[in-house]
Amino acid sequence: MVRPRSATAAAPAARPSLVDGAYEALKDAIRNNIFPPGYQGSEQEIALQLGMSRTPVHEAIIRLQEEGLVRVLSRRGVVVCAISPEDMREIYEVIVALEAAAAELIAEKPEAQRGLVAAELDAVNAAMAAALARDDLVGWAEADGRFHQLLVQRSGNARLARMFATIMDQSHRARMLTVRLRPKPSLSVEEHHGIAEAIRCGDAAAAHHRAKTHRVRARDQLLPLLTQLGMRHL
Amino acid sequence: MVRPRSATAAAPAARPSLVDGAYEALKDAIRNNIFPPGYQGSEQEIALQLGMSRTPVHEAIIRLQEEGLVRVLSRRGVVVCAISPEDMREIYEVIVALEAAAAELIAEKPEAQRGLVAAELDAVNAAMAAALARDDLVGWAEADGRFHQLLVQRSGNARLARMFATIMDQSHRARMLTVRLRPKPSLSVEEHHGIAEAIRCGDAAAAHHRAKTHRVRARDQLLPLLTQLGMRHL
DNA sequence: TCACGCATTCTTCCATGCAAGCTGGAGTTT
DNA sequence: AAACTCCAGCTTGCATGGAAGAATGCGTGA
Repeated sequence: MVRPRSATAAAPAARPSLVDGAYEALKDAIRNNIFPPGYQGSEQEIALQLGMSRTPVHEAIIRLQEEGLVRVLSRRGVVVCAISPEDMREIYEVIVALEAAAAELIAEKPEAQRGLVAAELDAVNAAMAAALARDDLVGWAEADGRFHQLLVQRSGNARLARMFATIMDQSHRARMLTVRLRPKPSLSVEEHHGIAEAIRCGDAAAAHHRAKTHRVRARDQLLPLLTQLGMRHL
Repeated sequence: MVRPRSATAAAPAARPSLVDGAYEALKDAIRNNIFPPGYQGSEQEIALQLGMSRTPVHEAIIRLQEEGLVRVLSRRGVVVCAISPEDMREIYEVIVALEAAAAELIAEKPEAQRGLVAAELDAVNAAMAAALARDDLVGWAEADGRFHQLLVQRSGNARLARMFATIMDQSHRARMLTVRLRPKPSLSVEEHHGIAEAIRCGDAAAAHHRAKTHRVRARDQLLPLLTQLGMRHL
């Protein structure tokens, strides 16, 4: 039955389903290390824990597998993916590419829009600086995350933003693990400001370059920590 | 039950399942316009056509929805996503970002690896030039696709390659539609060679720039064609 | 003591049944 | 004639049962 429809129209506020609930709950459990990497469980067991039948759990796990968070071994259970330093290298390469592109895209927008976004970024950056000033590392990490999320969300590219969110989900555990270990990220405030400033000026090349070098520096701080922390543990 | 396992180990050659079959069949049908954009059907109907029950079809559709090829409207059927020029802009922005990053990554590898990849790229490029010389547009498109696929696959980043494949799946129909309409892509051979050359020399910045401008040029040829062809039809 | 074979058990995979929701049209009213 | 209500049919959401495969542990043999 062919009946054309507007397929690009916005979703009509999908009602919550058990699948969505299971998906969110599982993702949260993985992000917060309630299901640590390497954890292996059965759908039945998870379904029981969530108070639903196996079906919605199974479908949620398909989505999580598609995003690279878990892997289902045929007839042997589902296992939470571990992240090796090698994985982390891949993840950072993708982050660098997407975020630099996002910064560039924003810098190419008309001045009015650029200025608005730059102001938003500066505001988040100020909150980050404040958290850093009072040695609130968790607050810093939260504001830092908001800054980078804002950067890709204001790029005007929903696909790019979605891909970014997916890859950030994959790396969330590693970031949380190392946030207390690495040296105080005092340079980040400055670098963020540089990105916002390049955007304000409409200098796309500079925005790209600064976003890139900022992430590369962060990666170069984080990767050695992970390697010396034990190869494949997170 | 917590029983740690090697979660990063390679997949043990998963046996084909009905879900995989349905997934591939549906993706193929969408790519080849057997299910045109806007097509709306029921899972039951598709299941009957594929000779299986609704369950594997339902799960395959979840995967396709995750990749942005279809959208399931709750209790109203599943509809094949149309691609607007606006979508195409987003898609090309992502392609540019990923492919430029891939070229850059390859150019940063040791000389031996770089040379090998450059040779592979040149070989595909030669095939492309040959197809162009005999006015074989379909052959050209096929070789062109291989070139770009090779570029991201040799980046050494599986996540990047997977994201690229996903976004290329989304844009496949539009490319096939316009391949006969746009002017003869004679510049592409030259530009591909430039990319391979920059990789051979290990000039990461040049590789990035050339890969980027190549795709931007292609986009600037394609987008106007799509807009004048009718807004939301593909 | 060690190795091998077998059966039990646990797991996903897939089919199917039931329920709830959306759509479209018939029938009625104004 | 227009609009409104209600019902029938079709759709997915979810639960559950049966089947097949994989791993584990036990028993048996040397």
